[in-house]
Amino acid sequence: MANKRTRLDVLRRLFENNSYDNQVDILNDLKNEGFMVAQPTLSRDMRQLKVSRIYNKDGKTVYVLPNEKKFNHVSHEKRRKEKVTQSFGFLSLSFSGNIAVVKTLHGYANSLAAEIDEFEVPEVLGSLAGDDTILLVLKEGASREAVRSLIRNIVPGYDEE
Amino acid sequence: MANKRTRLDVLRRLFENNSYDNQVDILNDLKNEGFMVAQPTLSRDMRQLKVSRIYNKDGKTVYVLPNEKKFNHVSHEKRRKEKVTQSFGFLSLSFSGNIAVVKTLHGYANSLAAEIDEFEVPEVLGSLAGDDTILLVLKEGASREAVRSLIRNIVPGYDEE
DNA sequence: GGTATTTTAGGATAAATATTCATGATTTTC
DNA sequence: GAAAATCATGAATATTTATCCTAAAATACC
Repeated sequence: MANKRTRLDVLRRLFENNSYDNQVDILNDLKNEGFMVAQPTLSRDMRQLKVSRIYNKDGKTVYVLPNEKKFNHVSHEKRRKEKVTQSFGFLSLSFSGNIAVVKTLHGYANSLAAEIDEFEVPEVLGSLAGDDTILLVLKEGASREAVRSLIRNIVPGYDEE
Repeated sequence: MANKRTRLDVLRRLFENNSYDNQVDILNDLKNEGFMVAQPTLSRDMRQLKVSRIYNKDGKTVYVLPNEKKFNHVSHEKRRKEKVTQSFGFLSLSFSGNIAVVKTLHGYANSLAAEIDEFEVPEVLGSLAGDDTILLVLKEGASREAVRSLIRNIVPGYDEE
């Protein structure tokens, strides 16, 4: 099966470019994109993507993606911001390929990067810090969990959802 | 039967003060308010009130009234458009793997990067700016078109043959 | 390596919601 | 004031969506 990650990305694109009013239509378009999944899977995907169902001015049902900026993203980072004030300004950790991206409060990236470097974990080949962002280049094959664990060691409470 | 107008008003109040995840619960509360209606009526009322069904951060279903400044992203976009009149020294955009490289005029990288960050598009995990270069780490599976589109929003005329 | 745990997924089905159809109420228009 | 048009509604039902249960695949863990 083509993986779930890309399926969610395709779904996002579909929602951005189309107005659906039921899941079956979405399933068909998914199929055209090469994803043959059953309705329960789509239902779960939509919950995960937090697709909301609204009525437009004509009273027609429409599925729409949440506005990331207003919903989860911001509020999530805000929540963390309140919670973690003394922890080097850490905001979030994410991955792409062999790069880890750490977001921090404005101005905190360098000090947190220094902190990270001090651990000298073998999984992290090197780091590069800007103002509110740190890039960590990971060793090939390094587990992401190792990086999460590293952050956990530095940022109390990280990952304790 | 107490009339429909007041029932809709009561419904509005109920939605403002409670988190429902199905219509039957709402029907019960309506009954407590003195409105004995059947489910089809409620379904129609909700369409008329344009109650939308969203998933909150925990993935729970919630019905919410529109108009609670959650969906008016239009004005926000407008504000942005007005603000962005110059081109932030943008020169070029290219890609390598999951990294996008933006070249700018000397000294412009940071301000353009800040502008990019403000959009908080989910496809861009983070950015790192030097003097005339910005690295964008893209989410795995993110489409390059999404990044081009982002740049298009910031740099007037970019990519418009 | 091998084993445990977690994640992903579909079929069957349950649950939730929307619509159809018929009927009575309300308003409009003459 | 009566006929006509519109609106409001519920019972039955159709449609749509979510969940339960199971299994396979992926991943983490020794």
